[in-house]
Order: sequence, then structure tokens, then C-alpha cells
Amino acid sequence: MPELPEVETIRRGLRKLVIDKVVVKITTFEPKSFVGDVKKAEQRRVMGLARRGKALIIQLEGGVNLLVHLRMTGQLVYVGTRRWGGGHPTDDFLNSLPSAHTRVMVEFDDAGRLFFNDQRKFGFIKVLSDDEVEQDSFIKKLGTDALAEEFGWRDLKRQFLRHPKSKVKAALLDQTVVAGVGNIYADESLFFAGVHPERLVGSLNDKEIEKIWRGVRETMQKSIDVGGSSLKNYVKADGKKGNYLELFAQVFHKEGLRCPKCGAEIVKIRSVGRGTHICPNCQKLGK
DNA sequence: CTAGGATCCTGTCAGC
DNA sequence: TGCTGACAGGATCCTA
Repeated sequence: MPELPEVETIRRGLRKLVIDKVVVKITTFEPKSFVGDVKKAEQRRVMGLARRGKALIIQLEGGVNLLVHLRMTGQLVYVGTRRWGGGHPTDDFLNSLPSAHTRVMVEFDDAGRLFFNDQRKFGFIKVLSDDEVEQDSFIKKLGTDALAEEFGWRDLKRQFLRHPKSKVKAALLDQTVVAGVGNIYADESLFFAGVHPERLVGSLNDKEIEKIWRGVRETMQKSIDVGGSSLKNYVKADGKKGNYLELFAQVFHKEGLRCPKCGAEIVKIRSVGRGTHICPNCQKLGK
């Protein structure tokens, strides 16, 4: 689930809670979810929080990092003087922790605790030196960050040129093309641009590429502005469960509802092996 | 080199 | 109620 905006929301939220705190102990509940020696990270102060695409990097003193990837179902929940969480929205935002899904627990010197919960065990935390982060096979291959200042529509065009026979949705999901786009923002960006996800990249004109690029930027920024998928959006003021997609999504999980642009019915199709949401009137294949 | 499909794992939901 | 199969907001590995 968590894509760039969710990870960025976590980075901003967590920053206020753990910077300058010392990691005193790391407990792992699932070996698959933690790579490296916990002792390398213990007794080190948190210096900063960075992000590369969908990866979060907790920077510790002495050039040591905790590289966190939430993949499909990962979430981070901080429990201390206050409670805060972000990532895949589940009741573990609210439950007593550790829970059955807690894979790693990080304890700080002020008694705050950070829980990495992950139902499907696809996510992980790795202890890496600064050099090792740069050499990491995933990090090394990442394209320009979708939110980076220097990422312009011509950069997207240049990357697209490498994949002329790909479907445009597949190209957007490719982290080496642009870092941070997942299934939600791919669908939202293509709806924004009025481009069908199965159009071949080579068939797109400059105007369409520019609109897709704008769609990526605007939908992600809007999601960050409203706080993405976080504990704050999980429970509404009246105590009922909230759905953060309501806050910015136009088509994602909106099948059966009306297209906000033309009023046609939004449909869900299967494309590139993923559930894909389009307005069949605004996004035509033959166009 | 690229493109497409299977795969890791568990929880949930629709349909019978 | 209980079972079964499909599928899930990601990335990698394998094949062609």
C-alpha cells in the first residue's frame, strides 16, 4: 500500500517524535523482517529521517541507517507521550502493541517505542551504513524521486523512451523510471491526464506525457497535504472509521461511482496484473 | 536489453 | 456458519 505520499507523511510525522532520541533496544519478532545485526543500530541517536521513493531511512549517528520498506502492508506506529502512526491502515493503528503483526520494535531513551507492523511480511528493515545504503540494489536503481524539484516532464519523457512498448501504467509503476509511484497514484495520474493505462508508451505525445507528469505531482502533493494514510485519517472525529482515499482519490476504489469530470461510471479493470480504475469515457484506448 | 508472468505471505471478502 | 478461491496500494526473479 504505502506509496511515496504515505512514506513522506510518515517521515514528517515521525521526525518530530524521534529526532535526537537514542535507540536503546531493537527487538525482532520475525527474522524475515529484519536484515542485519540489531547491535549495529543500538545506542545510537536519531539524526534525521530521509526518504528515497517509497523507502524510509532513519539516519542514526555514526553513519548507520535503518532502511525501512513497508511494501504492501507495512505500517509504523509510535507509542510514547502521544500515539502516532502511518502506512497500511489497519486496527493495529489503535490496538495494544506489540500485536500479532508486529515484526520489529524499536525502543528509545525517553521510553517511546516504534512498532513496525506488517501483515504479509513483505516489508523489512535493514541496518546499513551510509555506503551500503547507496550500494543497495533497490536504492541504486531508483529513478528520480517523483517529488524532487528537478523532476520535470522532460525527465519522464526521457525515461519513457526506454520503454516504448510498455503499457504506460507498467512504466509508471517501474521504480527505475520514476521513484515512488504505486498502484493508487498510477491510476490517479492517468485519470488526471485522461490517458488509458494500456496505451503504449511509444504512442504518447508530449502533451500527454506532460499531463501524466502533472498528474503524478498534483495527486501526490494533494495526498501529502491531507496527511495520506495515517492514524489521524483512520478514525474520524465522530469515532467512525475514515477512508483516506476519500480525501484525494478521484477513481481509485471508486468503481460504480460517477466520474467527477464527465459523470460516466468508473469501472475497475485488470491491467498489468493489477486492479486498475478508469473512467471509460475520459480514458479511451483508441485516443 | 526489455516485457510479461509467477512468486513471496497472510488477511479479507464474495459466493456458494 | 464454514469452506473456497480470488485478490490485495510491492518488488524481484525467471523466462522468452
